[in-house]
Formats: sequence, C-alpha cells, structure tokens
Amino acid sequence: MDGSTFPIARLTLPEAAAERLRALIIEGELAPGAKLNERELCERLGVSRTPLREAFRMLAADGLLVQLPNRGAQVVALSREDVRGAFEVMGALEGLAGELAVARVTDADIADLRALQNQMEVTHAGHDLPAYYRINRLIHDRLNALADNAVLKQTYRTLNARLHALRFRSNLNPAKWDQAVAEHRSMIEALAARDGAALRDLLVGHLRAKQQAVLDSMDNRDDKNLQGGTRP
Amino acid sequence: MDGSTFPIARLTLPEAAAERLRALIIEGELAPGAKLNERELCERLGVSRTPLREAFRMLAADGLLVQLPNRGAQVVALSREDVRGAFEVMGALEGLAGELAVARVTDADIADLRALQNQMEVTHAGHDLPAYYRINRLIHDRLNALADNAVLKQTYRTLNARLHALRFRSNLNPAKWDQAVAEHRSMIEALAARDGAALRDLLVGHLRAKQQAVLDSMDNRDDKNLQGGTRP
DNA sequence: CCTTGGCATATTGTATACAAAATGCAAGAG
DNA sequence: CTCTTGCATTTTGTATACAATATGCCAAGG
Repeated sequence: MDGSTFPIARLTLPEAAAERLRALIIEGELAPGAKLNERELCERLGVSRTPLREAFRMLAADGLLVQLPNRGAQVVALSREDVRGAFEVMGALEGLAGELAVARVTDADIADLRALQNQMEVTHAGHDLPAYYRINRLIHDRLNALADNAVLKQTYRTLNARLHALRFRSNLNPAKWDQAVAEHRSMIEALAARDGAALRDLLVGHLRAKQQAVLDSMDNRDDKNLQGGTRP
Repeated sequence: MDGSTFPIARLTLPEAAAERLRALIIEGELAPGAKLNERELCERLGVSRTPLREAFRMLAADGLLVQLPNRGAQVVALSREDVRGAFEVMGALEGLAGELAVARVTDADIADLRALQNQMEVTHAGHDLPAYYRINRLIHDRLNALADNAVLKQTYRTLNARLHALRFRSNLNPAKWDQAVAEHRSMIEALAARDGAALRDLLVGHLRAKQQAVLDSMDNRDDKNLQGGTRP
C-alpha cells in the first residue's frame, strides 16, 4: 500500500501471531462465533500465552475478535446490522477519499487510472473474476492514496479487514458486474473532470450496491457467517 | 452514551490501567512524544507489567500511543497533517450521522433537540463556556445516537479521544462562538425539515471551522502539543 | 577530532508459575 | 423431575523470572 520504506520488515512475535490468526479467521478455519482456547492456539502457533494474548488485543481492536472478561476471546459474528453499519461508514469514507482525491489528482494520475480501468474492462470481458477483483482493489487503493490522509487510510483498512472476515465473495451476477464496471468508468471521468461532489455520489452509490449484494447473500443463503450477531 | 445495561461494571485490570493512562495523557501529565517506561509506570499504577502491556496495546489501537518494537511505547505526537486528516474524517462521519439521523428522527426527538438548543443558547448568552461545551457535546451525541450505527459510533469515539489528547480547549473567540451557535440552530432546523443533504453540509462545514480553529492554535501558539509529528 | 568497536547497563520481549474465576457435574433438597 | 449447592476441573488473569535487544559509555584507532 505504501511501498516506500522497508526497514527489513522484521515482524514481532505478537504481530506474527496476529497475522496468522487473521488469516485463519478470514479463510474460515476459525469460524465466526468460535471460542478461542489459549493453550490450544499456543501449541498450534508455537508461541506462549503472553504474545498470543497481545495478538488477541490487536485483533480485538480491529474488531475481528471480541474479548469477554474471564471468559476468553471469540471470533466476532457480525449481525446484519453490523454489516449495514460498516458499509454505511465505508461509503462515507470512500466518498471523502474521492473528494480529497479531486483536490490533489494530477493528469499523470488520471492517465494511470484510465489505464487500470482499461485493464479492468479486459478482465471483465474475459470473465476473469480474480484478476478483476485484483485490479478493482488496486483502483480503490490508488484513490485512497490520492486522498493523502493517513487517518482515513487506516480507518478504511481496518473496516475493510473486518468485512473481509465475512468472506463474502459476493454472488456477483453478470448484470451487477456490468453495472459495477460502468460505475467505475464514471468515477474516473468524474475525477478527470475534478467534480468532487459527483465522484463522492458515485462512490457512495457504488458502496450501497455492494452493501445490498452482501446483505442479500446473508439473507438468501443459509450462510454460516450469519450467526445472529455478537449478542444472540 | 448507551445507558441501558450496567452489569455492575467491573473493570478488568488492563482496562483500568488503560483508563488511568488515558487520563494521564489527556490531562498532559504524560506529554506528547514522552517515552513510557514500563517499570516506572507499573509502580505508579500498582500493576505488574503484563496487564500494563495489554493496556499499551489498547491505547495503541486507539491511536493514543505508538509502540516501537524493542523500543517501548510513547505518547503519540500528532502532526499538523494528522490533525487535518482526523478532522476531515470526523467531518465525513458526522455528515453521515446527520444523513442517517434524518431517516430515523421522530418529532419527539426534534422537540428534545430544540430544548437542548435553547439551553445551549442560554449558556451562550451567559458566557458559560463549560456548560456550553457540555450541552454542545450532548447534542452531537444525540445526533450520533439517532444514526443508530454502532460502527459509526465506535469509530467516531475513537477519533474524538485521539484529538482530545491534544487538549485543545480551542481559543473560542466571540465571533466564532456566535457562528457556532447559529450553525447549531440551522442544523436542528435541517433535521426538523428532514433535509439530509443540508444537515450533512452544515455538519461538514461546522467541523471544518473547528478544524481551522485548532490548526490556527497549533500555528500561533508555541503549543507543546505540536511536536513535529510521529516521525520528526 | 571524529569514528568505530566492545563492553556494561537498562529496557523490552517471552515463557512460565501461581492465583482467581468460570464451567461442568453430581448429589441432595424441594 | 427440577432446581439448587458444592466440589473438581478447566480456563483465564497476573506476577515474575529469564532471554533478547537496545542504549550509553569509554577506549582505541584512523
């Protein structure tokens, strides 16, 4: 995301443990609502309880875990309301990113984004979903970078991680996919026109569509992610 | 803020330590940039290193501390850019709260808010700054509560705490005070008219004014809070 | 005079032992 | 038969000992 500094990138033990746990949660190995046994996880990760507990604190701060006093930690189970709320906030954040990006974007940035957009349309035409997601994410990241706001970036990333823990490879049907691609093109054009308000509206709308897709998938499928929320 | 549940409210030791540290930071006993010595703080707070370190993790997650591997924790020193960014995000969040509140507000809520607004204007007329701040906060909290979005509330509170660590009892001159009160009245009216877009714009503008006041105070005074940022 | 290497000290990181609390089960009372 | 009550076990919470790392000082070399 940042890419500028790389001081050998040594990970502390709690950080490494948190990273590993995060992966276990996202890939579903640790299901939403699952109770986390410290001793068991210690063996599994090869660390002692102290760094593991610090990892717990980090993940709890990210909203991936909930810690109950004297009763251990468990993987968060997002309720429908949580998902709704998170997407609403994400929309506001992306909208802000768009407005800020307009103020700082250069012609070179726009050329880059147009190129990415073209690449994305190629993946769309070729029905290459993984590549599409990759470029899609790249574009959104680029926009966030243009906003040049560390607090925004950090907040956005945390929220994003929380939602990704749901593993919604949202059922992207052809019609929605077409629409998403078209919306993306409009965004780039709004950015090129330096129309902050329009870009903001597009981004908010884009997020609202994504939200609807995820909420629908939570309703329709008997998805194991929907567990009645953090407080059943 | 919530007020509905109170299960005797026993605080865990790390939570208590974090709370105490938070207070020390906000009241300036621990200055921005200060290095936190674990053993010293352990004695001062009467806890051992393990819960203290968990408190560190919590505060770091809140953005009040930064933890450097093998080099301990220190109180965050917000740069001008950090403050700018934080206020930008706060503006987007408050704007969202306004839009959401419009969708859910009842006539009774509006009556309550009008009453609070009147009280606030009394404190304004009487030049009672502390009471003004108290009611001001009450109104903003009420708006956030109306938004009915837990993620939003949580994000907002965290950001707010981070900025409060700066202890900006911002130099509120009479002209700005008058304007702030007037803006508040407009907000209530926009809410009563269920005009989400207008309310949003008012809130964003309100925050922008606050931001400007804080940034000015950082520039003008040789405030000890301004320390060149987290990375000098 | 400045730089560099190595040592002593201080500080943080990790593991583990002990304490406190919760959980589950079984026995007994209503 | 259900509900409580007490105990054994499990699990989490806290303190502390030990290990690893960083820091500061001093001396030797350039």
